[in-house]
Amino acid sequence: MKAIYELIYKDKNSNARYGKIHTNYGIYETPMFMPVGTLATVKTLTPEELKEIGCGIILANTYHLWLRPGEDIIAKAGGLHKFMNYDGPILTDSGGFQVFSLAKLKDISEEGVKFKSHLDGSELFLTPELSIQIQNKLDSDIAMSFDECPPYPVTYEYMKNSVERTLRWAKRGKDVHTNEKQALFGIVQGGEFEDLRRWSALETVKLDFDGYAIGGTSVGEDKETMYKMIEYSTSYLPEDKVRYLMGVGDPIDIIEAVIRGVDIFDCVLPTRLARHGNALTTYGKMNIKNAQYKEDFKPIDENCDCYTCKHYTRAYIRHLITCDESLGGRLLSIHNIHFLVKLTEDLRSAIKEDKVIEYREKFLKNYQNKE
RNA sequence: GCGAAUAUGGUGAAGUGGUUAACACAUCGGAUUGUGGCUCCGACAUGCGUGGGUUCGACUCCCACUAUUCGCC
Repeated sequence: MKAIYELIYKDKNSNARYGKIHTNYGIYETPMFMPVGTLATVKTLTPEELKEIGCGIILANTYHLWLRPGEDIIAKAGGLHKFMNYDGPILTDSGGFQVFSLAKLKDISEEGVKFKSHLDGSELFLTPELSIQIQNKLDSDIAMSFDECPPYPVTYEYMKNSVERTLRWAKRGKDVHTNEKQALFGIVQGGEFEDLRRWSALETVKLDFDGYAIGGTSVGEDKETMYKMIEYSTSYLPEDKVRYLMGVGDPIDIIEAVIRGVDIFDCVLPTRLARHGNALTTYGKMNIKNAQYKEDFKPIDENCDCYTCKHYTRAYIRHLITCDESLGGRLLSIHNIHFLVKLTEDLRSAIKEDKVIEYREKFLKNYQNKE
């Protein structure tokens, strides 16, 4: 079964939507946050822990798994789900972002992207077709089109060419996509340019994908610009398809995007922050390494009922992080992912009561009023 | 008791007769948004064991003292 979106309710005071996404592994409510598990693991956490936190879809990455261990090994293992023992839905990113963000770019051509592996420097060539074929082998539930994610800022001319090429790549990918059980999403680009966003959205929709993603945000632009990019994109996307904002996970950004009609998110932020000793809390971001928590025996967030907050103190987690003990990052990852999962849960409730705008005000008031 | 060596920030240590005394770790802050990275960026000795002396000027040279370490009675 492909991932099918079901719009259930629209907030009366904004563009926020409550819906459900039907997948091979069950039905999940949106808005939803998807944690990132690039290398077929949400860093430090087991599938059981993810389930307990309340996660639905998780991400894995085509570029990384292509290089290691290789898609054939994963296919031999019986697909990504079996390989990593996750019996929930998995979305694979196309590798487009990695090619532009971490590999040493050599050449972007119509055919694809030539670049150097970040592992050993060897020269590789990734094309829209290859990305889709790898994702087919990985057997994820949702595959992403191979796109270009340009930096910010680039000229209008550059962006126009890039968006047009990304559209041609999307079509090529779709043409070789044969996995009937795997959904395929298209990606809207266009930077901060309204007409390019519109064009990108409308043209991508014409290709008829199972869902639509908004890419190219959070690449260095300011918040207002980013929110506009989101608005420009969602306003031209069909209501009966899911909208996925790629790579965004700051709590405030999630709320602002939901208000602009976005349904699902993914982000490394909760797990990366965790490994660096930061916690997301209802009263803002907390750097647990700060000396003020040395003798603080309260939970990370007193309003939180996650496993970490139920059993551990700030002082203990600070000690673990300070000593570079991996349990510290694990406990904070559990908390941070739970925080975003709970945030989307609260947003769903608010939407159903037409109270998303009020929810935002209330959230901001607490979040910016650090303890 | 005698002889020798060494004394630089929380730690380990560079260093020069003359503007701001390296660097590392620790500490204290900050960053982090489709995850190579246990990552990145800042701050951090008004003083170089103590007291004298030489010199225009000493942390760097000289003397005494103190401490530590090693060796010998």
